[in-house]
Amino acid sequence: MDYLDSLNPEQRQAVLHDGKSLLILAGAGSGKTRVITTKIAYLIRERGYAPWSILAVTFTNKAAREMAARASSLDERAGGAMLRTFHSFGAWFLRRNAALAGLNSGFVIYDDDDAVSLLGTLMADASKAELRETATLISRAKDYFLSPEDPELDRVDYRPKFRKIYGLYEEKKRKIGNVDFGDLIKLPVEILRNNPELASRFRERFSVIMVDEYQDSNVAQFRLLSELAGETTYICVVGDDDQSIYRFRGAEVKNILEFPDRFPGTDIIRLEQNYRSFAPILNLASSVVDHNEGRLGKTLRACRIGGKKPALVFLPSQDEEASFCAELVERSTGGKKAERARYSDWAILYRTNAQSLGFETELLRRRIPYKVVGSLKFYEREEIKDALALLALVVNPRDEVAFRRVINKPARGIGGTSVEKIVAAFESGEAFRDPGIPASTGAGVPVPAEPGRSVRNPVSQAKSGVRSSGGIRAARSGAQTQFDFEDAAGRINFDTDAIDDSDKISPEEEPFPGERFRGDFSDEQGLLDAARRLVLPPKAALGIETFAAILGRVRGLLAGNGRANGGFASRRDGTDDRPANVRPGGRANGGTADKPAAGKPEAGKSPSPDLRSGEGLSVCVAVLIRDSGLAEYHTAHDEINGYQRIGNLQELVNAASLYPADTAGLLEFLEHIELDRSIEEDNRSGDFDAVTLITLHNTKGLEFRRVILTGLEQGIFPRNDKEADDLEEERRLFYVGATRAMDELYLCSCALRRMYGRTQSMLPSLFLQEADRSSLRVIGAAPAGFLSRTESHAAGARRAYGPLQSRRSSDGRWQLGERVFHDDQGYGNVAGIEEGEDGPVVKVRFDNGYETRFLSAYQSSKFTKIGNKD
DNA sequence: TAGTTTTAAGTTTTT
DNA sequence: CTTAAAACTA
Repeated sequence: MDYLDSLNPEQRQAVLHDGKSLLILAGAGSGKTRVITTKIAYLIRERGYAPWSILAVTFTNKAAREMAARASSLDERAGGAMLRTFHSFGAWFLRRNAALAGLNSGFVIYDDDDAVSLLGTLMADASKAELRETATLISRAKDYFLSPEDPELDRVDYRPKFRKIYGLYEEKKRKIGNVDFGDLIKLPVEILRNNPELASRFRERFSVIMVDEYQDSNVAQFRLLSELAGETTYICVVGDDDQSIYRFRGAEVKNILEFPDRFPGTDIIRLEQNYRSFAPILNLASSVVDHNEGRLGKTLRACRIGGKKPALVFLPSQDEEASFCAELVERSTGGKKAERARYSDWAILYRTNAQSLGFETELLRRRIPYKVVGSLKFYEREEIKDALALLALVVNPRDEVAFRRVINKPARGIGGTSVEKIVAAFESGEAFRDPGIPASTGAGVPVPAEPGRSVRNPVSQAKSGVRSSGGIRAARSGAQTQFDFEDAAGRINFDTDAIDDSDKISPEEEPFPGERFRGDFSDEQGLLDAARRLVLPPKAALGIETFAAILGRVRGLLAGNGRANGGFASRRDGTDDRPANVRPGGRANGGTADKPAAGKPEAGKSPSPDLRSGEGLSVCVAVLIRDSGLAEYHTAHDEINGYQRIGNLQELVNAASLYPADTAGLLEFLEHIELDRSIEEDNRSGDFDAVTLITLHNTKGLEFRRVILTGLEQGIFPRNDKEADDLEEERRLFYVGATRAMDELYLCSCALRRMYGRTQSMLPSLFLQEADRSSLRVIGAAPAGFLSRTESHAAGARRAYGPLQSRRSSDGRWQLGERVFHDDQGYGNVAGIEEGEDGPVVKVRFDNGYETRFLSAYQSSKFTKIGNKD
C-alpha cells in the first residue's frame, strides 16, 4: 500500500472510502486528481474491481489524458479503465446503439457552426446573430435535457417560435442523420430510458463511476449519470462549488449542492488542505469568494506558510500594465542563477481574449518567449472547415449542411438558386434512382455484427502495441454479458470483430430507417442525374459534374482500401489518442498566432499549392483537397494569408496520416477532430520555456509558480453586465485565477484603458474592494483613499473615482455598492439587489460585518442614504 | 453572381 | 481599433 503513504488523512479517507456514494469537495490545489487516480488504482488492486468496470468522466480531453497517464503510472491495469470526457463517452455509447436512436452508426458530429448553418436553412430571413442566438438556446435546452415539446422549455425561451424552430432543427438533423454536441449526452439518456434491458446491461458493466469537476456538469449529464447508476453502482464525484465558472453554458451548480439528496447515502469528504499556494495567496482568494452566498463552504488550509503577500499594482494604463508584466518576468529570469525563474513559471491571466494582444506585442518587443493558450482555433478556420465538410460529405451523403458549404467553393457557377433547386429536388425525393435501392454508399453502412453472436478479439489488443490488463470485460462478475475491447489508453478499438452484440450494433436493412431518400448529395450518380434533369444553367450543371467526380474519386479511394463495408477500423497507433502534429507550426519563439508549419516546406513557394500526402488517410485527404480546388481557392482569395491556409491544410493532411485509408478511418478521424479540438501545446511546449498568456477560464486545473491577474477593473473584471448570480460567478472566476498561483500573485488594475479605440477611465474592480487588505501589499499609485483606513474602500474609491457602480436597481431607488447609514448598525454598503417574489430585495452589508436584507419597497426608516449619486 | 463598400458591434467556452 | 455582417454596385 505504499502508494497510499503520501496521502493526507482526508485524501486517504477518500481513496479508501467504501459505501454507496461519495462526494469529494476538493478545494483548489488539494490534490484532487491525485485522489481520483489513486482511487482508481486502489479499487483495482485492493478491491478487485476489473479495470473495465470503472468509468471515469471528465470535461476536457486534457484532463482525461492526464488522469489516464497518472492512473496508469500507479498501476498499469488502470489503463483498462474507461477514462473519457462526457461527450466522448456519449459518442462511444451512441455509435454502439445508434439504431436505437434512429441513427446510423456512421453519423458525423456537428459543431456549433454547423448547427448555425443548419438553422440557416430553416430560418431563411434571420440574421447571423439571430441564428447564433437560436443555436445557443438550442444548445442550452439540451443542457437542461429539454426536448422541443417539453413544457419546461419555457425556461430557456418562452417564445413559441423558438419551440417551433427547435423542433424543425431536430427534424432536419434527424433527416440528415447527424448529431450535435448536445445529442451526445441527450440521446444516450433517451436510449437508456427506453431500453431498460440495455440500461441494466450497462449498469452491470460499470460498477464504479467517477466524475471529475462535477460542479461543471449540467442537467443532461446528471441524467446520464443517473441512468448509468444502478442499485449497486459506486458513484464518486469530485468538485468544488467555488470553482463553478460555466453556468453561462448550462452548468448546474445544484448538481453538486444537491448531490447528497439525489443519491441518498452519500458520504461527504472535504479536502481542505491546500498544497499549492502560500498562505497569503489563499487568504486573499478566500476573502473575495467569501462574499458569495449559496456556497457549501470550505476553509482552505495552506500547507505552505510564509511567502510574499500578493501585490496589488495600480497602473496608469494598459500599456504600463503590459510593460509592468514584462518587467516582472524579465527581472525574475535574470539575476543569480539559483533564484532565477523560468519563463514558464509565469502566467498572465486576463478576462477576455482581446486583452492578450497588448501583452503579446510587449513580450514580442522584448523578445520574451510566450505562448497563448486556447486562442487559435485550428479546426474553426475557414479552409479547414471547408475540407472537413468535404470529408463529412463523403462519410454521410445526406449532409445538407456540408453540401451547401462546399458545393460552390471554389465557384463552380452554382449559385443560390441552383443550390436550392438541387436541395429541393433531393428532399422531395424526386427520383434520381430506383426507389428500391438504398441510397447509401460507403459509410453510413452499418457495422457488421450478427445478432446473437458474441465475438471478442484479443488480437486487437495485441495489435495496439500496448498490453493492458484488458481482456474480456465483465469477467469479474462472470456474467454472461461481455463487452468489447479497449486498448491500454482506454480508447476504443474499433475493430469490427471486437464489437460485441451486447452493445447492440445491429445491422440495418436501411441505413436510415423509416426514410425514403433517393438521392445523396455526394452520390455521383445522383448528382449527375440532378445535373441532367433539373433546369439549371449549363455552367451549374457542369459544376455539379465536376463536384460529383471529385467525391466519386475519393470514395473510390476509400472503398479500394480495407473492408468494403467499412465498419470501425482500429487505429494504427493505439496509445496516442491524437495525431502528433495536428496544429500548425508553433509560435516557438513567441511568434504571432499564425505561422506556417515549422520545418515544413513553404507551400507558398511553389505556384501550385500541392499538398504532400504521406500514409494512410492522408492520401485521400490530399487528393480531396487538391481535386476540389480548395487549395487554389484559398490562395487566390487571400493573398496575405493564402500560404498560411495551405500550411493549415497541409497540417490537416498530416494529421490524417495516422488513420487508416478507409471509410471507418475517415469516420474516426472526423470524430476525433470534433471531440478533441483543443490543440494542446504538447508537441512543441513540452519543455519549451515560455510565459503563458491565458484567459481566466482556461486556467482551471492548471497551476503556475507566478501568476499575474490583469485588468482588475470594473467593466472588465467583473464584466459590466454582471449582477447577482452572474457576479457571483465572476467572483468564483477570480478565486480560480488567484488560486492558480503557487508562489507569487500580482493583481493589476489600470486607471485608463483603450476600449474600441477610445480611452476610458476605469475604476478598480469590486473584487479589490472586497479583498482582505491585510493579505495585500500595494505597488504604484493607489487611487486616493483606496487604502485609507479611516474610510471604507468603497467610499474612498468613490471619492477618487466617482460612483463605483452606476447600475441601478430595478426600482431605481437603490444602487449596488451604495453607501448607507443605519441607526442601529452604522455604516454599510448595498451588497446586492435581487429580484424577489415581492419585488426587489436589497442586501446590505455593514462595516461591522452584519448583513441584512429587506424588500426595497418597505425599507426601514432607520436607513439613511449617503454618498453621491451619479 | 461576385466582389466591394459601408456600417455596426464588440464575453467567458468544452465538446 | 478591429472584425464581421449587411448593403450595395459592377
